[in-house]
Amino acid sequence: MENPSLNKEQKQAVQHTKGPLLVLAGAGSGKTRIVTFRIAHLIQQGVPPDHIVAVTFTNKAAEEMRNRIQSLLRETAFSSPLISTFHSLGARILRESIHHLGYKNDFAIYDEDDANKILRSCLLTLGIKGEASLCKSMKHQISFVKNQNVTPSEVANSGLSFEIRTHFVELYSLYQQRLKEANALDFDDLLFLIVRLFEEHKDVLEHYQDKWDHLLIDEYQDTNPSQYLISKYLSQKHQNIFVVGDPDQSIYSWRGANIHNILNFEKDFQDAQVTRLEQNYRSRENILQAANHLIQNNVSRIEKKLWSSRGEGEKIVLFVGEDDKEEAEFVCQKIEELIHKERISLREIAIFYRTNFQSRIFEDFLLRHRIPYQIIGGLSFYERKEIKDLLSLLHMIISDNNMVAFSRSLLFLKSGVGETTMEKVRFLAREKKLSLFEMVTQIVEGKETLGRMTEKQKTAFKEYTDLVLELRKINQISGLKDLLIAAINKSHFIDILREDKETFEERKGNIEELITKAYEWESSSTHPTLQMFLEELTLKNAVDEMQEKREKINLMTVHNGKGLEFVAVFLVGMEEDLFPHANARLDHQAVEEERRLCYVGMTRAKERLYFTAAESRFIWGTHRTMRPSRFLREIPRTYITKLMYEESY
DNA sequence: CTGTGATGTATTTTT
DNA sequence: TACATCACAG
Repeated sequence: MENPSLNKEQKQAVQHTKGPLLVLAGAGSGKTRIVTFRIAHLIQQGVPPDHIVAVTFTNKAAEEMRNRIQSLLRETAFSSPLISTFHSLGARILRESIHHLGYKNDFAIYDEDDANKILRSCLLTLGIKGEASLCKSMKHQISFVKNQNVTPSEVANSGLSFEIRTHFVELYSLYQQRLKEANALDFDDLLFLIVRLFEEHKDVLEHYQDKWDHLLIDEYQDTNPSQYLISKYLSQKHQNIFVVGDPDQSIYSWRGANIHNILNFEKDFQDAQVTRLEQNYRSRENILQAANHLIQNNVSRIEKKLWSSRGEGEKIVLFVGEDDKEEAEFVCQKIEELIHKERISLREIAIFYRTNFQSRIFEDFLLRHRIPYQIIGGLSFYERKEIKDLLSLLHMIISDNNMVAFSRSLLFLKSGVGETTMEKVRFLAREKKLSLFEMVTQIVEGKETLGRMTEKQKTAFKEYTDLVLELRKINQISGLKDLLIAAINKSHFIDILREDKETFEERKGNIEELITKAYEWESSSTHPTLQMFLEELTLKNAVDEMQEKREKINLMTVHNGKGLEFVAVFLVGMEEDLFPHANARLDHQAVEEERRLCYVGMTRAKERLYFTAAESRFIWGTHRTMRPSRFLREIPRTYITKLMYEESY
């Protein structure tokens, strides 16, 4: 192991081996480093690597950690410890053990989009008109209760008003039932069902407790109740739980994260030790102190004083443009200056915004200035229509009853079967207790019928089943890449894409990229199966896709910036109702979370930090007058230089 | 069943 | 603005 220059507190954390430990790690205090060093230390102490599980927030962080450990322990041959996100860990456990809960092990995982389709069908069945906003808010509520580990029957017994209760329970249980029917899990199920599994099957829990007797969790401040319970159950027997986090960086309460998980750690785990890391190795003193002052405006927090040994550095620059165009122009000019005068490389620069829609204007201006950029997040590659269409066909290879994949594939093939016919198939299949694919097969064989059917529909079904069966055969004998190519050819996918001339080239390019990705995945994986490929695609998020090698500046939401660092950071749109967001206006707790978010954004910067705002902004098709964000006022002027429009050129 | 145009509503944040 | 959904015609 390389000789690490760790400070006293870091050493303490790394060398701790038995029992629960909480590391309160401030921004830039070497959090990830501690986790990796500790894993390496454990292995050197003789803990078998396959007894260790480390949980990170994103797949990207997991991969990074894996690489670091790899290089730390280069000399010694060892199998690698399991490092994954809670959701991936959930998927892994459930693939092995979900049959205890009456589900099938070859389940599919539905992303947000797929799950919404199921929910919409439920709303329709219950005779509620499918307003998009209602569907969205119901999805959010279901997600919320699932993350609190509340089952439909428990909602029924809750103190909610009778009307809400019955309607909500009905929807919630129908939704769960439909998912199960389709042999699919949504994101929340990956945690929710683990909790159920552990609570209802002690022997299964014990199996995993014995298998993994050292548990490490990063970003503990952002765990939700399900994740909390999973951690608690897994570590109950051996008590070797090591958590790292920073309450000031808790930014996911809207997703059910509960800050009390970290605040109550000492109560939850007997004899827990606590170590605080307060030295920041990332940012200049100026940036760090400004961030410290900002976060002190939060009432509910544990006092913590971060300090930096990196010297004072430049002042933070504030620029307020007349409108959003001027703001974007300023950012581009500054970026050019940073590149040419300061020799800062493109990949070391980031633009952070509060909401995704703000990226558009920066794209425009960066393009005009010929500054290469990449957007992290937003609509990810795998959420694109053409990709999801093609993948839905692959899903039918491994699943007979995946409702979303079934309807998606039939629709994009434009076979002549539409929503109405499909609804009939679904209905009849449910009645006859057949899977969707079996149902269609029966229809093709003439054993069942949907009442009066046109010739066109009959041939459509025949062609569809032939296509799927043929692809299933191909899947038996060839690799992923060839399977993909076969699926594209046999479904005349390119011809379908060609119908929309506007988007054809781009979409064709994306399909080609998918083939490349499949090929790369296939060659780097030990036992590549179609199921694993599809699973990884769903669980992989946009940040995971970021390739740091690229010489491009990075655009992302502040949320996506968590865990990253850049030499120069632009925090744009620093205006009331944008940051803090309008929806937080009336809620003190929510404003505090916005402030933490701003704190996270600021502390990503190593050398340079820029705040920008606009006096007027083009939003929802009209010009709106904006006021500067309160966060700007909360930072003492000594840390900030305000640039005027004229001065900035 | 599919394609067209009208109409209305939306932008937090994501595994 | 711009995208998604809906009504209606073919």
